[in-house]
Amino acid sequence: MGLFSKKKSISVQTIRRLPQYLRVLYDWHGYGRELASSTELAQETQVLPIVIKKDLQAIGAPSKMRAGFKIKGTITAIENFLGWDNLNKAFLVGAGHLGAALLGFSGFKNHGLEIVAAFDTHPERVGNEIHGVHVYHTAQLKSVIEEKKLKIAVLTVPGPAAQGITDTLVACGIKAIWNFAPVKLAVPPDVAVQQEDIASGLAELCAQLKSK
Amino acid sequence: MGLFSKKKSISVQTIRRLPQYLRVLYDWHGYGRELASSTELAQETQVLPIVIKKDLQAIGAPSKMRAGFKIKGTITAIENFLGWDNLNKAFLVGAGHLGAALLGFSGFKNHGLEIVAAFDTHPERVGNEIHGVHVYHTAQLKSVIEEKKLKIAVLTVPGPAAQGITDTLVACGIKAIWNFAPVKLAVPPDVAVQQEDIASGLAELCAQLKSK
DNA sequence: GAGATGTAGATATTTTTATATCCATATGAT
DNA sequence: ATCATATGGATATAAAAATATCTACATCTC
Repeated sequence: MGLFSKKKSISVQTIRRLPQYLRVLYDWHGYGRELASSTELAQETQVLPIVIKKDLQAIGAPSKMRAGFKIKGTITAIENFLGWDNLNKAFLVGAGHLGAALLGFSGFKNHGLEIVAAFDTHPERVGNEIHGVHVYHTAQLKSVIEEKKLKIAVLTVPGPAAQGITDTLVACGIKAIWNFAPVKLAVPPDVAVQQEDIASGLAELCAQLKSK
Repeated sequence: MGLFSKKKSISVQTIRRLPQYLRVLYDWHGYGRELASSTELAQETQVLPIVIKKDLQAIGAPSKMRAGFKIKGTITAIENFLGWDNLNKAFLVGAGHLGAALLGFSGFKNHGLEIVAAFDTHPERVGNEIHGVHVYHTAQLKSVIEEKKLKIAVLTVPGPAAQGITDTLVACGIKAIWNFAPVKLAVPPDVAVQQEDIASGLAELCAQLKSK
């Protein structure tokens, strides 16, 4: 019954819906609106009102009875919960097609992520810039990570190379890896890994298609 | 109690794990192995053995008591369940960074998807080829879809354009849309939409990071 | 051949997540 | 002032998913 006993664990599903709410709330905030009800958010996001209500309650978003949630305060609550209120310095390993596409995606700055370096082994990529980000040789990982104080790794290397790179990253003290390689990474328990598998989404679509 | 009454609905989570099993099974099949136990698959995929057992049972994968699941038969069962045993003709709308990256991803052919056309509105893209795929003007959507008998749409346009394109696709009779734009699409109930939101994954990673 | 072992199969339980229901209340209309 | 109403808040229920437990059995070892 200590000071931290009330820290409720928030469901993964809730976490995954938060960015969706955030986008709509940014939009409305831009128009000067101050309040939004779960019903209105539901129309925009196609999430059930009650789910939205519970999600926002879970992260302690401020609300006004009968009037809805305070847009500004809810934005702050979500950003704060996700740590998107200040930028984390990130880097990308594997500057192929997908890596280059991610480097060109400007939206990350709204999501707490700033990719400030890229790494690759191909001679024709090393030394160049992609969308304004310098590409170092992978051999320089350790020195650049330390020098630039990088915190988050985005992994877009081919599957067979992923675990090897990961071992290096762990050795460099990296605690967060966003993995786009179709391989489950083995890491120590204090390292966070987020696995993105494009095939999972395609499988869902195909399963839907077969059942309709 | 008709002929189709036994059709159990298979969980979304199960569907999302199937491609993961498939990759490992392909690999092992390539080495000539014939049987794999759920325990062995678990080591490779970091999914609990009992989950694997239930997933494979759900899609009717063949097994041998005491020896495990038949690799070849399980591959067939998964491919068949997902409809990945024959290619669906797909097309991509929005040939920007992400679109180009997806066009360059050769793995889709193993996943029942063959992207045979791309569409865009930018003059410098229209008429060119990207990774061997011709880029048509979006105005030609209807005619090319009909001519080439395209079935599945991959949507990689900017958010504000997504719903408009979607309405066109629906009017063209498209029944499956894989949407990478950060917008929930409104479609008739007989159209399957799979939403990919890169921000959801990032949110998960950031939430993990904060709790460690 | 006898027994130990690791497996799929079946069932039961627990946990998580989604959904429904009711209540108190602030707001707006009359 | 009064009343109807839409809302967040709280609680209860249902559904989905994960996890545990037990059984039967084919294979291997001795």
